[in-house]
Amino acid sequence: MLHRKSIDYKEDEILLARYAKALGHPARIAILKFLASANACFCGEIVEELPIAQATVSQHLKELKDAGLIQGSIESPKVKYCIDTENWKKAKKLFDNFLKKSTDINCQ
Amino acid sequence: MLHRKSIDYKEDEILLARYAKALGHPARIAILKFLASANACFCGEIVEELPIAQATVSQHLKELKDAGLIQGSIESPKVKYCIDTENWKKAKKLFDNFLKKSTDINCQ
DNA sequence: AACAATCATCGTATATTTGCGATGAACAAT
DNA sequence: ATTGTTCATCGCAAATATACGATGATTGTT
Repeated sequence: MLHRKSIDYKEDEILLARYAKALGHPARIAILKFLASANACFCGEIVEELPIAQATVSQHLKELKDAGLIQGSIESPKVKYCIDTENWKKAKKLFDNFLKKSTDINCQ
Repeated sequence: MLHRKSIDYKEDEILLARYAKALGHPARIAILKFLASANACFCGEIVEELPIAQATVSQHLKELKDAGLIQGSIESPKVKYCIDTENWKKAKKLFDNFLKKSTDINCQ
């Protein structure tokens, strides 16, 4: 798809959008909540917790991992997942900084 | 489905995911940044600012409006947009509350 | 009335996301 | 070696998102 303008998005905008996109599904919010409350947990527990199939949970976990929000480590035959605290803090900073840009001016 | 699951997503998870999804594209982040910095601005100015066509900008604006993050008011023949401060604060609260759930425990 | 300006919407094409069952890979225990 | 467990990946279908040009709607100006 060709763009007719040469202006580009900034790095921070792209990174923030990537984090936001990863948070843009209730299942992934639920997964992260569960991980945060339990510190760490196995994939199977998440599957139990959510109203979706194992394959779908695995897919959501992959997206969260690709976005950098979680980590996984193998404890055969299980896989333990937890929040990637470093990137989580980075995301928190980006969101905080972005969301504080509120104004009290409404245009209506 | 083999295992019956009756659990459903919670309202807050759905709402947070909706806000996050709206933020999940660099163009929409850029639009919101622009709106916040200018307090309010016309659609045309946003089109000038972004590397995408007018129809696409309009579409992104619609999504932001559907998510409740912005408002638009007609000043013919222009349309003035601004941030919906009330929902913005609601979103900020949801994100703050969610993102503070970080733990310092890594699983690797 | 005719025109110009501004923006939304329609129609369309392509890409991505979401979801599932089926299958594969890795490994522990028999 | 075979079996069972756990999870990732494949293959597929349907839905949604992204982007654009073209067109329509609205309104101010001539």
